[in-house]
Amino acid sequence: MFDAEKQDKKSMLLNAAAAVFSRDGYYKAKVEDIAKHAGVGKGTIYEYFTSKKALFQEMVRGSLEEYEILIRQEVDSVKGWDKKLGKLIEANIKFAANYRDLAKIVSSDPGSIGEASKKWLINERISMIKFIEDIILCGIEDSTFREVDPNITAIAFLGALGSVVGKLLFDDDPFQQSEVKQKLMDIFIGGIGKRY
Amino acid sequence: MFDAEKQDKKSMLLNAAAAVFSRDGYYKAKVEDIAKHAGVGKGTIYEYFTSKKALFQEMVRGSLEEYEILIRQEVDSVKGWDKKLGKLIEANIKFAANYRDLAKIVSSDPGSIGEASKKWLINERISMIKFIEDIILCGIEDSTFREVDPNITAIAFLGALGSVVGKLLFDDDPFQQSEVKQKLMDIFIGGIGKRY
Amino acid sequence: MFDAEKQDKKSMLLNAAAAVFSRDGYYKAKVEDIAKHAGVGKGTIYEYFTSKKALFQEMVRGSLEEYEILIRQEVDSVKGWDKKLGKLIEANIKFAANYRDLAKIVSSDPGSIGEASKKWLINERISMIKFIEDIILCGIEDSTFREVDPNITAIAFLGALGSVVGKLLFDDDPFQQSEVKQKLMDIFIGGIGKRY
Amino acid sequence: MFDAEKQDKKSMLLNAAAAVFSRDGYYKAKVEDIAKHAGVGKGTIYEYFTSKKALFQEMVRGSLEEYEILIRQEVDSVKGWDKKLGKLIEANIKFAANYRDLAKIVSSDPGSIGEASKKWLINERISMIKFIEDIILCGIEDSTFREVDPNITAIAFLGALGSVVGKLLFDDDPFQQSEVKQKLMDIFIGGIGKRY
DNA sequence: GATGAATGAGTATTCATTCAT
DNA sequence: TATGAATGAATACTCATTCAT
Repeated sequence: MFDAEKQDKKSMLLNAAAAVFSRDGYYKAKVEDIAKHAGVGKGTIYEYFTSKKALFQEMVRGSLEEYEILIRQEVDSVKGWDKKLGKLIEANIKFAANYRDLAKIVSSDPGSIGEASKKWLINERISMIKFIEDIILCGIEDSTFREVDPNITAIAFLGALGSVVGKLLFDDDPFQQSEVKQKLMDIFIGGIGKRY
Repeated sequence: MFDAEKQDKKSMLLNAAAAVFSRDGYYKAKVEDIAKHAGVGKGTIYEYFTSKKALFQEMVRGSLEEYEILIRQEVDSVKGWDKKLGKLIEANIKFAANYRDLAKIVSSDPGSIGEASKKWLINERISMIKFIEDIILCGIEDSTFREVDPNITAIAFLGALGSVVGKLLFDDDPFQQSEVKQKLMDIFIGGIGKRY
Repeated sequence: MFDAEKQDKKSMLLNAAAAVFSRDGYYKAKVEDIAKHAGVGKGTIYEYFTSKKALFQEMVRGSLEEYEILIRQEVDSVKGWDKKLGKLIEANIKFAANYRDLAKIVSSDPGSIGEASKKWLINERISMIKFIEDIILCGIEDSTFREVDPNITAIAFLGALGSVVGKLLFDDDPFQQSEVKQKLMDIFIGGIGKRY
Repeated sequence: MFDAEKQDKKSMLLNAAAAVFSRDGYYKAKVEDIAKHAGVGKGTIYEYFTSKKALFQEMVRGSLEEYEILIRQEVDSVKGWDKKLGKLIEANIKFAANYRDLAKIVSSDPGSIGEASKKWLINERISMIKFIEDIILCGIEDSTFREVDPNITAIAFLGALGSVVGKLLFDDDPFQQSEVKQKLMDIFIGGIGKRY
């Protein structure tokens, strides 16, 4: 078996795992179900992953890394710090559907998944916060943004973004998507306070 | 046994459940541990709750309702729509520590806890969003706020608030708390965009 | 449940374990079979023993200790070093039937049972060898025996005894038993060499 | 492939099997490990043996037969019935080290290996007992030995021999070996009883 | 012939729940 | 009412064996 084939099979198993884990959650998901979903025998899973936990972690990490890379690419493709924030919203909306499984899983009981994985997840979030912080910082420097606290702003922005994207996923109405982006940008850039 | 005594014991069991569930997560938590924590026998749990799941759900609902009531009380105690938003942040920070266990649990894999509970959780969130929406709506009406989309704003606000409160819980630095409230208000009210 | 009852139940489980382990060997024996044999549910085993291995070890150790104590008591009940050796043979024959299960098990693949248990088994044997060695040593001192090497003699005696008792167990002919004792004593005391 | 080559490969596999089985015991030994040890693929084992059990049995039988043949050759090479017994001890000590693996395995839980193999093992032992019995019988006839029971004596001798050789293997002190032979002969020929 | 990827039967162990006391 | 001993359904994981290449 060529390395390429091996990777393909591994990918396939990871996809099946994503489907079942997101449907059933980590604890209710059965290894045998994942195997069936992938059209292979139970034992085959263990040829590629050492344990259910390892399979889960590899799946989460892989998907999340991929997601982050896509987001960063999109954001890097535009100039202007406010445009970048807009792109961040847009890209999150764009990819969210593909990764809705992941979203459900990431919010799964992290304490039960293992310390290492939990720490990795926290670091991943910190890295995304840093990424947003940098955009805000640069925006402040060239006077695109006011002198807000970059860290708090980044955290608030990420939280708001997640919350809003969750709503879109829930409503499943593609029509609203560009509208929502505009509204969220409006709120964040302009603030909700009335000015005279 | 009088009804009052019965309620007391039930309360006690719910408290023990909260402690153990939040420490171990739903799946890792053992009914026997909860019983020990409460200083009763394993069988006693089943005199007051029909199952582990029922115990869990009753605990989550009770705590969350309590939390919401506290928050609403605090918010209702001030006048001015912007002040209310400020109070909302403040109250969330204030109570978050007591309910940090709850936060961990609510973010636990909801799909695995039962459909009914999941729906209830979603409704609870919707009700909180409505509450915030109303504040914003009223603020728009009396020109405290600009004409932003109340729904999106409420969702974004709640997401940002949760994210920031999570950070405070994580950092565990009580010193920052009032400062954070100011900064978050500043961002939301004033926006991050530079005005000339 | 009183401690006495608990001990009774534990004993019962150990007996069931002895029966099944000796019939099937450590690896082929199934915990569920042991439970059925004892007339209890599978889970009950785990209320009294932490694992299959622990159950096995406790059973072997308990039985072997008991066996050794019985043997030593019998041997101590007679005077005269040669009489003691005779009694040792007699007692081994006498108790062997009750512990034939144990015999089968003790000869089971010790390496697979765990290091701790293996060492304990070796020490148990060493202690029995010492016991025989002492008898021989005392016999030499008071001129009951010739000046043979006590250690080698003890080891040889124990080996011969085990081998012969095994044969008796196999043949299952109670008639031969006292005869065999006499013959074995004759061989050991008198030697097989012709004297003129 | 010529028959000779086939036999060579089979031999090689049997050697690898002996190494792994004796290191890990029958149950813990993995077919794949044996294959790796032999430098072949897992499937190749099944070209030469029908199952793990068959491989095991063939290995045990082959080794044991070889061992017996060597022992008998050595014993046949000397004259005098007492000398033959001495040679028997000597030869057992001499070959024991090479077959220490085998010793460990033969003492493995025979009940778990299959009825056929168990019977064969018992027969093998009986045949060795017969061999010793004959020596003793002949020795009695020409007045080398006293009129002891040949069967009991043979069984006791074999047991004692095994026990003592086991000790030598354990101590691993080649220096004692000839000494031990002398002592064992002394005990058996002269007996341990003091004569006046 | 030789291989090793794929397989799934087989099993120790956990823990929510019951029920006799 | 309160208890905790007893239970057995449920599940991750192993490894001998097969068979397409």
